[in-house]
Amino acid sequence: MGVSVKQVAQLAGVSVGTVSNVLNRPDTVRPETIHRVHDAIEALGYVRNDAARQLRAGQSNQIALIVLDMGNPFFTDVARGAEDRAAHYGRTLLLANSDESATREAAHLDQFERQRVSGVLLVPTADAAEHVARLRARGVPVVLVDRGSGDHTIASVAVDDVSGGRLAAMHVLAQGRERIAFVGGPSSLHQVRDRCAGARAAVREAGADDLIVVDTPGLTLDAGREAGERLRAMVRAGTCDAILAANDLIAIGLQQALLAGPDGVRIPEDVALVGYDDIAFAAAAVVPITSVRQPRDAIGSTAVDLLVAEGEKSTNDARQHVVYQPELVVRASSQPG
Amino acid sequence: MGVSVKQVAQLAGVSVGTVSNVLNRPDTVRPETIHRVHDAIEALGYVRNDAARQLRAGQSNQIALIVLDMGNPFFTDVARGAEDRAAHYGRTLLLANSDESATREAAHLDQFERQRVSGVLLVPTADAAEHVARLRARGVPVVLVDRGSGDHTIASVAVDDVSGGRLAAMHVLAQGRERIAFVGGPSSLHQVRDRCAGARAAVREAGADDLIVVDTPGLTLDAGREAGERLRAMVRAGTCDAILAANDLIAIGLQQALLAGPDGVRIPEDVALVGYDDIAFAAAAVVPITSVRQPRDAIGSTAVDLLVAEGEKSTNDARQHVVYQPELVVRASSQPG
DNA sequence: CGCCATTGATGAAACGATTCAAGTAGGTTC
DNA sequence: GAACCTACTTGAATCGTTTCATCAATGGCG
Repeated sequence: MGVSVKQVAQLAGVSVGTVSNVLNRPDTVRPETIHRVHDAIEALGYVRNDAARQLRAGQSNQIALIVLDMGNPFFTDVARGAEDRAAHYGRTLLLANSDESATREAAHLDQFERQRVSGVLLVPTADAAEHVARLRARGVPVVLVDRGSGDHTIASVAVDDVSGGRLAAMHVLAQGRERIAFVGGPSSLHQVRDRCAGARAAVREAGADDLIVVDTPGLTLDAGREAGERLRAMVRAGTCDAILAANDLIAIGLQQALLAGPDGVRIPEDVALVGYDDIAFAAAAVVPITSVRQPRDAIGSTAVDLLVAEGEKSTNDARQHVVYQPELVVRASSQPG
Repeated sequence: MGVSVKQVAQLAGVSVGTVSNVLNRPDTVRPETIHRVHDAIEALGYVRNDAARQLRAGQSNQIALIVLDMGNPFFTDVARGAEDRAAHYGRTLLLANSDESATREAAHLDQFERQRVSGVLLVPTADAAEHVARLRARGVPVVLVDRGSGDHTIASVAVDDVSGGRLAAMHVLAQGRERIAFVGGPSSLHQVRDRCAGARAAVREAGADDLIVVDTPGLTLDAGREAGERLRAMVRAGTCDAILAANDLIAIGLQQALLAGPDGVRIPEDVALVGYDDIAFAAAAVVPITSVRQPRDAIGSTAVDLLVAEGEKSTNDARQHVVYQPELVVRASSQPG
């Protein structure tokens, strides 16, 4: 069943070494020989065995990316950026989903380590530190994605989430809104904590009411919808006039719950709504959602760049930390009205 | 850098064969020896090299899944179903995205073939036939996903899209709508063709006006929005009172464009809207969208089941073809009003 | 004509895990 | 005590590719 170089060599009337040369350094082989070998490959339907190649080479040319939620378009966009960039370096991207579970994350990391991937791009769960340390101890390059590492020895690419939270808050404050809620969770996620912290700082500085924090079990549509039920009452009661969501999935869920039913509230008249990530669905909502945009493609591609650079460093060299600044995209959901 | 069985064996004072036995058939090894070997593994931080294992084994335990659009939640849900099922068989799922491009699809297939994956689940592009044939000729099991193969020699799992299109059309016909449009494309995709055919058949049988077909360059939000601009005028002119979208991304884009601006139309009063796939965002739209639900998880998990069964068949055995029936989920966007 | 440089091809060694026939030690039975 | 089991362990062979020192052939040059 398996066609190997040996059979190709035999059919072409050359040695296995020559077949390998044809495949990997054709410039050292006589054109006519190349032709003969290619004919044999064609005739036999030979396909190179990556396992053997990789065994000899010591490591693969694959890069792994583990994200928190494949269902979130934000991460699929990051993945797209990373994949394109990886292809540019002649590498393949392996995509995995941790679903915010440290257990699944660890399982994927183990699998990738056995595969001897040339590096791992990780959007870490809250409890990732230990796994990451173990991985690095074994010499696997790691780049943290969507998270500035406090640890200077780990390369990272992130967006300034504190600044993003601040942007969102300042935008609604500028419209005279003073009863601002922040919705998101779990607070163990750095993204959530930082965005919340930024918003809180802005609110404090403006002297508005304290930030109302609504915790959710995850960053999903459902979680947003559920929180929206509670917040609708507050908006009607006049105790809340602006809502900042930790991401767009939450924001979309919120919007649905806020507008729904006979006691629905108006957006932005009764309450302003600001999301985070600027995924395509945010702009497509019927009340298009103002959102804090992150350079999704750039995050992915830069992560790959850092990883490739990482491969050429020794363990003690300084690591690079790229921090992008987010950008506010204003839409109808918060348009001064 | 690389710790191998050899070093583990040395430290534990046993042979490499014994280390392998500890890893793969612990029941044949004395408990005390097992313990010693595990200690050595721990001490050295040994991680098995999958490339070597796989080289020896002849094939990997990985299953590949290639989807048309990673940005479409429908496919990520299918992937999730497949991944869980694969884990159940002790296999790993490799996820790849063809972006509806036959070229990218072929590149992924080549890569997977070099990796000697144990099988491929493929949501095929329009021009996949040739690549698939080549792959199967080399003995790689293939299961077509989201597409009933006319070819009885290829296993497949699909949803009856003709029936789905019919369901959608009959639903709006039952409300007395008679000027029905179908929006989607490119028509080279079977999903689009079949859904359209089903709708057309239902319209014919009911004696309503001929189905208005609006072609789009892809099944995306943007495409839907663009088509919506055109359709809004028709709705206002009274030449269209129901729209069936080829998938939910299109439907969401449509809804946005239909409702937008001063000359926006009302849903469902002026026009009914029906989507396809029933992704989470469809229910979350502010006018929640009626949609044809496909059993996304089941599609993924069944595909894996078929693939595993495939591995035990000879080339000439009959293939299994699973066809699920879709189900209409009625929401406000088409609620009789 | 003999020597050297160049070009092209060779084949054995290596990568790391698994397998399996063969071996050893210890115990049981008659 | 010889013959036979049982329970473990061993070590060489194997998978398919790449690498590299070595070899053969060719042509140029003095």
